[in-house]
Amino acid sequence: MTIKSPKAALVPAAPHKGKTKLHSGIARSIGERILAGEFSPGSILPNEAEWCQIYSASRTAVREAIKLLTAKGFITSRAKIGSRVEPRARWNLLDREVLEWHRSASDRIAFLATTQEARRLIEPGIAALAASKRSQAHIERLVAAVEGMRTAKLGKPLVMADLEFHEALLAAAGNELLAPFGAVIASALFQLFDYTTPRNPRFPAALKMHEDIVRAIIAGDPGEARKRMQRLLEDTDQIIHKTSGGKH
Amino acid sequence: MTIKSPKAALVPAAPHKGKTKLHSGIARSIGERILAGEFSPGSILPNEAEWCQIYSASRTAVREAIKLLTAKGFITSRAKIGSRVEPRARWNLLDREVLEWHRSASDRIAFLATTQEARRLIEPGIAALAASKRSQAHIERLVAAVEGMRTAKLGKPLVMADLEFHEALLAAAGNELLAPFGAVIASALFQLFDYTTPRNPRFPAALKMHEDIVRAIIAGDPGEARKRMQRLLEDTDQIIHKTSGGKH
DNA sequence: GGACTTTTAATTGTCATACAATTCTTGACA
DNA sequence: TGTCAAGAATTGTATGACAATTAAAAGTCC
Repeated sequence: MTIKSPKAALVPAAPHKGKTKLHSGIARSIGERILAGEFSPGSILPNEAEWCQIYSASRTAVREAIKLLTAKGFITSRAKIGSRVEPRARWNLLDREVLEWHRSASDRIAFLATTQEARRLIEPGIAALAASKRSQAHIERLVAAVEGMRTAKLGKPLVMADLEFHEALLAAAGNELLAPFGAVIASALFQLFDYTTPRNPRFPAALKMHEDIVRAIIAGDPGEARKRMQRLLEDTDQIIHKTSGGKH
Repeated sequence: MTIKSPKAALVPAAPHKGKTKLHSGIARSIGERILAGEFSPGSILPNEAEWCQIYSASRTAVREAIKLLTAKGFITSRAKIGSRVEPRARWNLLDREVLEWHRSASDRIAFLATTQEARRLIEPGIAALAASKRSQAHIERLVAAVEGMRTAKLGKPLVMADLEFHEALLAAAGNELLAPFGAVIASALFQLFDYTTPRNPRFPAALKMHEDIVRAIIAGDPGEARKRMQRLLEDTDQIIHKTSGGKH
């Protein structure tokens, strides 16, 4: 049974700003449409020739877009069949680009809640791992990151410093399979930025919590590091809940 | 400073079994060489024309391979520059294909240790989440999965049933950002298979531990579910340590 | 001589066309 | 009815050409 997608909207999604390569723009458009549910897992996408018409592009560009989506686990292609959407469990949702598409194609509040839930699940363990390994170079990077947060201007510089802290922590955990979560953390911090600007009255408290985590890691106390990270994340979530409803 | 890779080995890596598409074979070969450290982050890869010679393939196939690697976060391409290897933190190591390459290109014992560490970090939290959400459909899938394990023949069928259990658990956690970890679990179970075959005397105990997890989830007890999962993973790791040295 | 601008050249990005390989569908045939 | 062969639709690969990008080199002016 070939579930042919009905009337595969002959109109490309709204073009995006910036000068991206043609094929990645096409990939993004198709990816967002899949994420939005326009094409369900198991269904067959339009074939290459149709995509060429839809996006007024050459087969080369369309094929590269499809290859990109294939590499991210969204679809598989077979001769004579076409491209079929893979089950959601196969999608590489931790991919940076995919997270970006996802954020564009989802309800912002719900998506932020999902990312924060993932962080609560993983980052305390990350902190504990970092405390148990405690390599010198990584600790120095963490200390520098906290110092960077202290001296950063409010606004985007602070967000970047915060991100550097969490990425340093991820590196300190010393398990490269966890690295892809950096993209989730980055996504979460950028989203949280919308809630904490233009001013962040909680800043001194937040800074201290970051310091506490580093202290626990230096002390080599995994349990304490885990607990401190849990506290930080809970505090962050409170900001969301208080500000919620104030979506811009 | 353009770090041109020296004498980029004009010989393709050993071809792999099975009839894969040409471009994905090339992607795999280049990907493994990057994972193996032959091309370091920051360095410039050979250009498309050179790859064409190296693999005796057309530019079309080579470009699709490069697009694939780009989509997985390994490289970026810019005109006049070429393709540069991205920092390791950008690599999508949770991707199914990449895990496969990784396993081929790494020390097996070390790689298994890394995957198990990641599992210990994440799966207890997964179990806890599943217990806190506890949706009917997911519980039924879990129960069926345990039943599948009970009735499966030893060997590969049991591995598949085990995998289904952990995938069901992942689904029950109800956070799609965690889905990519299914690939890590799958990779770990297939590797563990090498240690537990041809017979698994621990099987009855392992089955009970899986049941205990489901029971805790049905009871809606996140703490208990987490603890039971921790126990299961610890037990698994003991198998490794006892059998270690017995790599086939 | 030094800072700025223009030209050049190397590389990837896109297009167009043709053919090969795969595999579903259909029809012939026993 | 079941099996096998021919056909057709779709993706995979090859080839050649040109456009776009941009680092590097060559001029140019002060």
